[in-house]
Amino acid sequence: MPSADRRLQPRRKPRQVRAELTRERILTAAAHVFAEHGYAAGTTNRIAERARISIGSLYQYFPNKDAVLAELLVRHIDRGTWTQADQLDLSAGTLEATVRALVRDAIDNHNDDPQLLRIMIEEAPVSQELLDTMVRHERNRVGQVRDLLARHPDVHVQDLDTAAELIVFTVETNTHKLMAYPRTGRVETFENELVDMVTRYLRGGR
Amino acid sequence: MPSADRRLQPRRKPRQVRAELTRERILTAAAHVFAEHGYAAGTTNRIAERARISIGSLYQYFPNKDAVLAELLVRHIDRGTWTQADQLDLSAGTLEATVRALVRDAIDNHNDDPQLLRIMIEEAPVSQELLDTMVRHERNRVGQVRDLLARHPDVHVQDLDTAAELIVFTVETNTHKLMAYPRTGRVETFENELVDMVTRYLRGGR
DNA sequence: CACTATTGTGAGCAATAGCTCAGCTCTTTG
DNA sequence: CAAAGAGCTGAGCTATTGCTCACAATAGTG
Repeated sequence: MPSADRRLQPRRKPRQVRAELTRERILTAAAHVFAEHGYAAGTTNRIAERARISIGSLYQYFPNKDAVLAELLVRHIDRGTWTQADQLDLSAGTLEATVRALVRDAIDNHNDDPQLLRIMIEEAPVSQELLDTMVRHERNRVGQVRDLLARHPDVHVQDLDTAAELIVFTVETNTHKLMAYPRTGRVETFENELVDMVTRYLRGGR
Repeated sequence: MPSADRRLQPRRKPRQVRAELTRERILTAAAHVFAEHGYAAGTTNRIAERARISIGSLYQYFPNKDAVLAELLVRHIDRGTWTQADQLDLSAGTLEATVRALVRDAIDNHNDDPQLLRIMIEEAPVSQELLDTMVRHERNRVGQVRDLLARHPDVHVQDLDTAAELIVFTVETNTHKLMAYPRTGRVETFENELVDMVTRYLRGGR
């Protein structure tokens, strides 16, 4: 088994359209295979088979198996455009709506392929390099949320930085669970309670 | 690679003390090896080597590699005795203390070996059988918490069942993150905010 | 002490998966 | 159109790992 901290860059950059297409075929196939079989059982040969390309082609664009999943993860992260903070209503009395927007955003990010996301989050071997990328990204989000909270008049917490961290992680994780493991109850109920929890927490007071 | 849903029971029950001791040696060694190398790289041969027994002995008590980690996980679950609900103060105005007790409980359960727990939670291949055990256990906890909330006079939420689920998962997950990935800030700060979030949520009102 | 049952041993088998490379096909270019 | 480079192929090499089994050692028993 290969060590996880090897280079994740492809060995050759595609120069023809044909090549770019092959790369996409590989990634699409990989997404399906990983989602269906899991990471360990999602072999490179299976991916190549599904993409209808030879195994050799796969290794022309990805130095190893980890790199394929890493690319998928990075793409997912980059896709999470995140609702612009500017668009949010920050006037007093709208805290709940703001929080709900955040939650909805998280849900949207999980809507594409919950199974694949589950694999990526729970089974992927995370290299140091990839971990750094993810940490950096999370820091960004936390920073955005912190600024958001700082500007909102209704927010009253002890430690703003910690609160931002707590909220981002809690919303993200609960949403993930909600989407990857469909519950018996109604989804809305869960969403409502989650929104309530965050809102009441931020509103503080007593 | 073996399928995860094979029998998890040992093939032979130990009848002599010597055998029971060997079994323990294996589990202790496995805990160290998994914590240090992760699940995939924690090979059975490495475990046997560390336990100073032969690989054959390992397979006399565990039908396959998964079973070893499964046993460790079950033991961890069973160890989480959970503060008796009776001992908690349920009089009005003590909600925060009650919540803090729950959080402290979660922290205690992660104190033994955060690294091993991280492996078990994030890397272990979970068989259907094991999953059932875990689900059953979580249902118990959720039930306990729901009863607790139902009895406390200060609790005001829309849906009690969902609230219990949400809280158990949120506290568990945040604690896990806190312990497995040591933060830069002070731990107490995070604990305080987490307690605040849950408390304010439950207290409701507006 | 002899006999049986239990426990322990470790070389090596079987299976699998990641990955290579020599040579082919297709595209571009002058 | 021909040469050169880019892209593609897939049989099979290499390495690893979970696991078996024939045998040895130890403990229990009358």
